[in-house]
Amino acid sequence: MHRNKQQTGRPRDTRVDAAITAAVIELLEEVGYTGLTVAAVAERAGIGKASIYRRYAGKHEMAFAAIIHGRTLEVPPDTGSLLGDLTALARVIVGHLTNPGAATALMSLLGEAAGDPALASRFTRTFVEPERAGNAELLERAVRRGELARMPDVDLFHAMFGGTVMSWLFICHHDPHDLPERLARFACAALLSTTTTPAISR
Amino acid sequence: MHRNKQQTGRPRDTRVDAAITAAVIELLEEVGYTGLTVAAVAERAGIGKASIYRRYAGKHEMAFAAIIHGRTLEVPPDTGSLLGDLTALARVIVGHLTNPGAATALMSLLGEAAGDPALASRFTRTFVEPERAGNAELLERAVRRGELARMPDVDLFHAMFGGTVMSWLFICHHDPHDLPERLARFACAALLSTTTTPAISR
Amino acid sequence: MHRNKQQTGRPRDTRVDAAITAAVIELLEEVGYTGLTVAAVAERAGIGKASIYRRYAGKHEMAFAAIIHGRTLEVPPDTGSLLGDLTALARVIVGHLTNPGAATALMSLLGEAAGDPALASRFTRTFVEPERAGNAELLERAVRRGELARMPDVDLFHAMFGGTVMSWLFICHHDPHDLPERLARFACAALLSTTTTPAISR
Amino acid sequence: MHRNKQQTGRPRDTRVDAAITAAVIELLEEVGYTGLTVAAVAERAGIGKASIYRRYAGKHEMAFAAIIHGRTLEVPPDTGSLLGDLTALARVIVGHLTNPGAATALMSLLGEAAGDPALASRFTRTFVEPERAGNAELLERAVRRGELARMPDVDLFHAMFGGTVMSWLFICHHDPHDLPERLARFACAALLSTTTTPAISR
DNA sequence: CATTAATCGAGACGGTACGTCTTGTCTTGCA
DNA sequence: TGCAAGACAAGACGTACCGTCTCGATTAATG
Repeated sequence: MHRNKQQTGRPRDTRVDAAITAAVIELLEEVGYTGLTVAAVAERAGIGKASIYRRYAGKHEMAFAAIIHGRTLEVPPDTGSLLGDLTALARVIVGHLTNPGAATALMSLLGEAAGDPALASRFTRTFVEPERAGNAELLERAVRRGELARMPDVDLFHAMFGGTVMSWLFICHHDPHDLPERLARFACAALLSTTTTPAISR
Repeated sequence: MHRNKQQTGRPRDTRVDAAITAAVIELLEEVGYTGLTVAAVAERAGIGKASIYRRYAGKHEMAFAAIIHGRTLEVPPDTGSLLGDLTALARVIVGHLTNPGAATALMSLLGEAAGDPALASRFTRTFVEPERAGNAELLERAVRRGELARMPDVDLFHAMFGGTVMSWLFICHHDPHDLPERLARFACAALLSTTTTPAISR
Repeated sequence: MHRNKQQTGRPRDTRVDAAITAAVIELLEEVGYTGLTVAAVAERAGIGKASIYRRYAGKHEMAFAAIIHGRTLEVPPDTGSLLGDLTALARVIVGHLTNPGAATALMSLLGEAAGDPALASRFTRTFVEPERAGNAELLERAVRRGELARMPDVDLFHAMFGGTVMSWLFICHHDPHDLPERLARFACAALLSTTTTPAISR
Repeated sequence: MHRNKQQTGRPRDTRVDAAITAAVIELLEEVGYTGLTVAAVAERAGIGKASIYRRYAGKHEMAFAAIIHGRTLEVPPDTGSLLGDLTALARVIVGHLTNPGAATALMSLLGEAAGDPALASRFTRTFVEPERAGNAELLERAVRRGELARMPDVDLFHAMFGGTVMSWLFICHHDPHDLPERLARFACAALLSTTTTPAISR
């Protein structure tokens, strides 16, 4: 962010950082991203507004930092089959996106990012890239297992898998309870079908 | 919306509706959704703020109405093959979502809707449902053509197709130029593969 | 106002005039002059706003017309003495100004008139002049009676008598119950004292 | 007003108070009380609207504070005689009330106060009470001088003196040029006449 | 140990958008 | 034409929030 000029003077109080993050998460669940105010965060955290702006460039950064706090979408453990792995992955994503507060915040953040390239690129780097890497790892397992003849179009798979869950939940507002199975079966069919024959283009 | 109690008094001036929509669309391209101001819309449209708030409950509704104005994603004409139809559909969706202004507005609106069930349901009814119907029609063509043995999971296909484009553009920030072909090929493979064998469940 | 072009067409409905006046008086007592709105008057009177603006040039005129409706401060009957007449006059004025609604409206109207010469001159003509004439008549009675050697400074007396009541009630917020006697005694003393000796100037 | 809870935080900037007062006074003379706008005051003063609403409950309070700023009607110096003192006092009052802007503002404020007890009581405390005290002091000088046998009815005198000027100017719209002499002579006569004989009642 | 400099809570600051309200005019359809 | 209903343009109102800036008090590392 804008650290690294910290030679002398009173050091930052780490309890303040923790208090901010906690307050943001609480308030996001209570009032949503739009209803979130910096003043409210400061009050809930028992700190001053300046201590927030000393750490983050604005409301976006603050919310962003709090939302991604510890939310590394780790790859689910190997289930022995591609279909199983995909089902597990879908369950993880659904779990994350149905988490109240964080989910709506994420969507709002996405909206903000649509008009703020700097925020968008930070979002991509911290959130999207690791997820893509996780997806790639999962697909590589299937290749090693022999289920897939070769690596499929990872970018497309990645956009498709997460995008479908997002659309299902936030655009279509469908019930997510059997989505993981349906999505996994669909994606599995597509992957098997597109990788059995050698890639023609790309 | 909240009309149909309009027996008496001066009727709404349809030119006002048109002016609002036009002003919103213009301003969205100039300043984006976040920079959009109700006062600015009123000024640009040459109307009073009250005439906006008489029609819409707030900025969200106003932007929503303007964005979806005439944007009924009509089904692309029959190309003779499922792959062709899917490619055309993807092109239409990409075209809509890369339309400057409208896109960022849509994402922001989605963010708002995530915390506003009323807005969300209205969004679904006016935007999502017609799109789903269009997708269904396209798939029915393939069934009639004999390319698909039976109707696939329309809800899933619908969420997948649009969600993938959205994720590709606004989350992954990839270049959309060859997305239609890649997505269509992927989706086509999945559909063929999941419908050749009789449906096991569902 | 803007009457006298009433040759043809449907004649004005006199019940509308009555309804307006009644509604204004009611609302003045309920919400005061500042809280008075033309729309509220129209609704209460069961009429349309246009019917008000067809009669009065604005809120001021409407309130003004309603307030002065039948409030011609006629001179109290002869009590046989100047002191008695002055006490009676003071009682009448106090009675008018303590009338809830009308009083606060009058003050507000005065405030508006301070910045609106047209309103001010109309106010003077319809309200102030008749009152001055009444005061003069009362003083003439005292002259005829022989209590006063000659006519005192009527303009000053007029401004003083009404102004004192107004100030007492609306600036000092004193209890009006014994004001008539105190004011009458004071004024009587002044009048007797300034008229026994021949007028030096003026 | 509502201060004295100011232990911590950034203190109020007194230059802001001064800027508000100055801007209000300027604008009152330019556009009058009715034409006065909180936004215009803020802009003219080079401050934010919030800084006004942080200090005053609304337009009324703001105007009130600015109008009374430094307008303590100090007692005119001893002229050696009651008539002289009264003439001087009348001149001061006339001077204040003919001051453009402030005067019409005062009347408008009075109108508002007629329907707002809180504003009225504040008006009384800060504006009326000191004036009454000044009048009392002036009358005491006459008693000490021996011109008056005893203290007259101060409340009545106070209401009468100011009320007469107000009425003369804003209700009767008479020329104020010789008012001080006429009023002083009238009041002097009344005071002498009512205090030579011992008070009967009160 | 004293100095120093950045931290802390608190909250005022300039700016600006919001959504409501009111004013006075205009436009329907009915009588 | 008058009338009730209510839409219209204009713009002020008071609230809320943002991100910056003081204030006085605290707190570690440096000299």
